[in-house]
Amino acid sequence: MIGFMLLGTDGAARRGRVTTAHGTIETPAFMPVGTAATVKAMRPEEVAATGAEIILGNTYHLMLRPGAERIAALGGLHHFMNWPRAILTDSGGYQVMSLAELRQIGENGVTFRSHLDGTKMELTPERSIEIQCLLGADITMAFDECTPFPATEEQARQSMELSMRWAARSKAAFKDREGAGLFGIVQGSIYPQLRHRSAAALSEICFDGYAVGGLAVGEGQEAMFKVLDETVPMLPQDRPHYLMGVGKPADIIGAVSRGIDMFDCVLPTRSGRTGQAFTRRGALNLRNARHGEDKRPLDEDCGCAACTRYSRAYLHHLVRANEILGSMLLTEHNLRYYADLMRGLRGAIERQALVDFVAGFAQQQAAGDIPPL
RNA sequence: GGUGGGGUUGCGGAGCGGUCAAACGCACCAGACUGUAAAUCUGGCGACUUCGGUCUUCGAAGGUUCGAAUCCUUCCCCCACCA
Repeated sequence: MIGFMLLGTDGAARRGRVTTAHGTIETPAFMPVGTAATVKAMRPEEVAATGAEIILGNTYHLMLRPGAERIAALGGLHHFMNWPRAILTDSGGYQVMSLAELRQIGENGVTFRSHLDGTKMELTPERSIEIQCLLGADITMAFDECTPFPATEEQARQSMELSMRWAARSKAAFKDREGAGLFGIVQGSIYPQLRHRSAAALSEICFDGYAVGGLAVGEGQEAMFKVLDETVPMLPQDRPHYLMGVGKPADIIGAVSRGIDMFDCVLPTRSGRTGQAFTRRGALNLRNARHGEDKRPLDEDCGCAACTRYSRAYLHHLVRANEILGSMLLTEHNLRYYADLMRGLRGAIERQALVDFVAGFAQQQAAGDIPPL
């Protein structure tokens, strides 16, 4: 069981606090993704310094390497990777979609051919929950199928119903521990009635939190927001709402406005490694030639190391030269930017000023980058 | 001085009579990235273009041929080895 306290609301948006065995998480919160027991290019203490209070780990990846039992024998994932704060583990449900060519779905579960060496392994709801328990997750995710997009209503229905049967099995397999919780995942693609039925099915089972899955898979922001409009009101309001895999800053803001409390996304970390930086004035590709002689900081209003100690020209050079430090600094900046964004959203909700915050954000982003002198 | 090898689109480097504006890699110019098979992937990369094409390129100048980056001649450079 994990705790969730609703501290305030502003329209549909919520200001809350999740409590786990590894600390509290102020919501709305962004969770950096650390798939393979590391937030790529970052040391755990640096991740914490950006403001992150919880990160993700991944069942599928860690089961293949180094193995869940090994991590358990080494003291659990927190100890193994030296991250003392909270950890949420994804169940492998996303890999059911992303590794579609390497897996076969059956009623009992999913058989994967390892992307590392081809070894066959089966992931069932029971095994996924067991692995997440071995890892020591503070928040365990039900095993589901992230429904691909596009899907016909019939495909989406079958996929969602399978995920709901798996959700019940996940719940049955989960051994409740103090400070640890299990979240269910709503599916149903872009079909409101399927989302309604999925939300109702999960509420019936009763989880510690409710995730919305199967979004940001190609449907577009407008469709995603419509799904949230249909779905979030159907979720138990006294439990955290988690939008899985989202997203860009504007996606997050729109989702917070619709009652989402938690987010995760690879964008800040992956983009950091591929030269893209998120700033208060929109996204910048540091690879671009125009930054080559720009002495200014990446984002004047950011307090991260990349922005306070280095120029755009230097970051540009690091990215061009494929230097590891470039990945490190841009990842750190992006995570800091996301953490700051969430802090801003929390403050705005507390002040009942979310509408102004959203307008201000849109205005700043629209203004674009200040051209070099 | 002798013998052999070579000069190809920014660089490296294929091509060795037509299907060559010329493979491929790098560099360069952009774009994408949403519960991470990602320090990845796409596209562009001679000049113009009414996007159908048109024009100028493969060290230089001549020549052979219907046709030359590809064959011949001379010249200019470079490399290796031998003196």
